[in-house]
Amino acid sequence: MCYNKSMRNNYSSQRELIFKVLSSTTCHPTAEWVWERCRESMPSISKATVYRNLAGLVKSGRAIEVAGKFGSSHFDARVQPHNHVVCRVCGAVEDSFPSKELALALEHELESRGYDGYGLTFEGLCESCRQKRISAKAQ
Amino acid sequence: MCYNKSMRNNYSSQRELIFKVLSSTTCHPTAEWVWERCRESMPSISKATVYRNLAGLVKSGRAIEVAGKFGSSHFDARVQPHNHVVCRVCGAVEDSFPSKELALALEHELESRGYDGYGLTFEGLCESCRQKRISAKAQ
DNA sequence: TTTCCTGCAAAGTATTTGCAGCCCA
DNA sequence: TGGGCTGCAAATACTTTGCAGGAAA
Repeated sequence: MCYNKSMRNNYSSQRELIFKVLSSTTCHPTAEWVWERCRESMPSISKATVYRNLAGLVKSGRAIEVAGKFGSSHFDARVQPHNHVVCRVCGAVEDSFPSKELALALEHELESRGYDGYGLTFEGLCESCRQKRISAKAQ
Repeated sequence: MCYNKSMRNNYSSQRELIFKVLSSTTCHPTAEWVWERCRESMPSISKATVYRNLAGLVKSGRAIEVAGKFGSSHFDARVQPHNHVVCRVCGAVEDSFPSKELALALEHELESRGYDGYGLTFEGLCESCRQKRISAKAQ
């Protein structure tokens, strides 16, 4: 999946950059973070443009919005169903890939109830905080 | 479960009211909604107090915060694990009780990964919008 | 040229915080 | 009385919107 000139006629270099930034990270960034990254290569880009385009990407199904409990929205260019862990220590959002059993159960639930989709967010420790805790315990 | 004078020494009538309002509804209200309801019987109560106490209830495990995709947070005084549906039409939040299969799969996932909890929110139609759609189709 | 897009700044929501005073233990 | 809690208002954080101009087809 890519986002470039050839794809559609409402092209803008800003949108291409925003999508590139979003799809080249796995860190589920906030709009603010995407903006900062975009500014590195395009200093004049405005926050409004980032918000507008992220909303557009979500609307058109090219990105998803991850519901976190930390005020601002997080985005993700991987639209395939997968789950998330929100770290209870640092607030980072990471992927969590469900067991076969869980994936199946979720799929059944969608089908049998006629839901359109779901967001499943676990609460726990992210990799980095888990590591820190392990080292702390070792001392 | 109740919330009253005898429970702790930092009692306030505002907090008691807020908890009463929250626990006597199943509609997963926003802070704003709770405030409106509280004002009916205590017109002088301030929004800040409602926000402060809802945050406190969540912190102490007496309520949960439901992540919705509609800007403001929704609260729920039922802390037992259960899931939610956010209506894609009107934004209302409703309960969704999981199938046995799903409940089991979720429990396994928590246990095997060492997570603390989860929030599972489906996207679909709430009861009222589902009904409306059915009547619309019938015509 | 037409249409959609952008940057900027202002406006809009949702929520938090500082402060002086009040209430309960 | 003292600590915690309140109302108020200001401050913050996040996001959206109006507008005039700019870039793509």
